[in-house]
Amino acid sequence: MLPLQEPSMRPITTAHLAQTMSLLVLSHEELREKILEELDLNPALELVEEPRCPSCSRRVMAAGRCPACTLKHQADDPIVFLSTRESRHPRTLREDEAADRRFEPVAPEDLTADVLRQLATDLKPSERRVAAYVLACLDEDGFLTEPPAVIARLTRSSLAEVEAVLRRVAGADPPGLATAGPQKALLAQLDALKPPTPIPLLARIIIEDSFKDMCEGRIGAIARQHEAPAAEVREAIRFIRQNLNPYPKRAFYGSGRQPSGGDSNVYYSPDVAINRVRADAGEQLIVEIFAPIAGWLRIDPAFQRVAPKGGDESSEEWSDHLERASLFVKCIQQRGNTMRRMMRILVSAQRDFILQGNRYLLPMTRAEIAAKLGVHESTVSRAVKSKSVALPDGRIIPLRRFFDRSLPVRQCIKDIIASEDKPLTDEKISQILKEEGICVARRTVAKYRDMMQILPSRLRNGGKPGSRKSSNQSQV
DNA sequence: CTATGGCACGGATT
DNA sequence: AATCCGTGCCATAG
Repeated sequence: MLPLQEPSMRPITTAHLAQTMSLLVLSHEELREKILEELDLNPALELVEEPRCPSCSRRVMAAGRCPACTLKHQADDPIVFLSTRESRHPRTLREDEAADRRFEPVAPEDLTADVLRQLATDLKPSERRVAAYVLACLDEDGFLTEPPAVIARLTRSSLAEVEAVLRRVAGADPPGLATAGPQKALLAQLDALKPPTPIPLLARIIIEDSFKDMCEGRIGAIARQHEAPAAEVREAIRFIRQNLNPYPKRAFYGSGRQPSGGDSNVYYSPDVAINRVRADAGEQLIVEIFAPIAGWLRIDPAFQRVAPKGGDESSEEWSDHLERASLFVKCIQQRGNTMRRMMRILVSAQRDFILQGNRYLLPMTRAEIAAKLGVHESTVSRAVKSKSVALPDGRIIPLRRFFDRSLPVRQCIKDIIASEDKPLTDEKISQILKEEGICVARRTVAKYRDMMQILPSRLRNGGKPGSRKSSNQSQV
């Protein structure tokens, strides 16, 4: 398929290895940046239009044949690999069934324009300038990075004016934007809630006076401080968790962990997409690995031809460029190769998970995959990190998820709870799971339940609980 | 007294 | 070596 080894150059150098590693960690979007950068500063590197498919010659391809011919050619292979140019569609992000408006991610570059559009009619031209400035200096969680006084000076407006704008921005959608921190964000969101929503009286008081206690779940302390029954406090906190989001710009979904940043949990365009051909049993899976960039990267033949002519320093510089370019191309090919070999193992091992959902995820470790692949386990670790994959049902999940041992158990718990008549205690759930052959301690059931934002049995009602999604616990 | 959540420890994974 | 995860123990709410 691909010309994997250029016979001309020496096989593998340490620099080669080091660079392959550093490329492997990148998602295809990050790699794209990297390639563009490299193209820019290395004249020996060239990006050419993709060749045409040898069979149908009409459609361009990224590697080998065009997608249609690849499919035809490999009709009997259970797993077909395609390498297409770029993900064609930003899929709807749908980690869980109910896509709650609040949790839809807003693409960062759209956010500013979107908010400005909402506010356009309400703001005077001078205020719009301030608003634009404010939106430009938000951090990744949507919090204000500059104190209002500084903004006032920089935009040459009064403090009062800036504060008025800030209030407007905080009331826009997504609410709580441009506040000073999680606490203020929650308060702003409370103000922004539409009238029909009943707000527990305690909610505001708790956020204002007992924010820290609330974050740490110290219900007792809060109840004592405000002389309120603990049940009411619980209820208020439940309300807060369900309706408010401490990080206005960060879209939560799934089992959010990673309290402080880390790698983001939200993916707009996946690195890999897995699709089914038909819905039969024994169907083919199409695995598409998205290429970071359209076209083929290669060494500019013209550059190569002219290179050896000059005798002195300039020729050294040229050969340096040439070497660097060929290294880069090789590394990219190797990255793709590793990704493809790894995905083949992953997909064939986790076929049921991919087609039938969380419950069928089999336990795997990175070390096992590394052994099958014949690479070091840290290589697999890198390849898995910061990649995402789109499943046939449209969910985009982190590749990490393939190694999540507790996912099937969590799914079982969810199912058990969904089909219960009257609320089951954690202990009981633990027993049911044991009968199904899954051994987990009662304490663990509680932890999983909490992870999935499911209330304890006492606070659950029998029958059909409505859609129940909530923001993550606020951690600080 | 029972159910639950916090804390912390040990073993596995990265 | 650093981190993550499941679990046991204990305090506390109901």
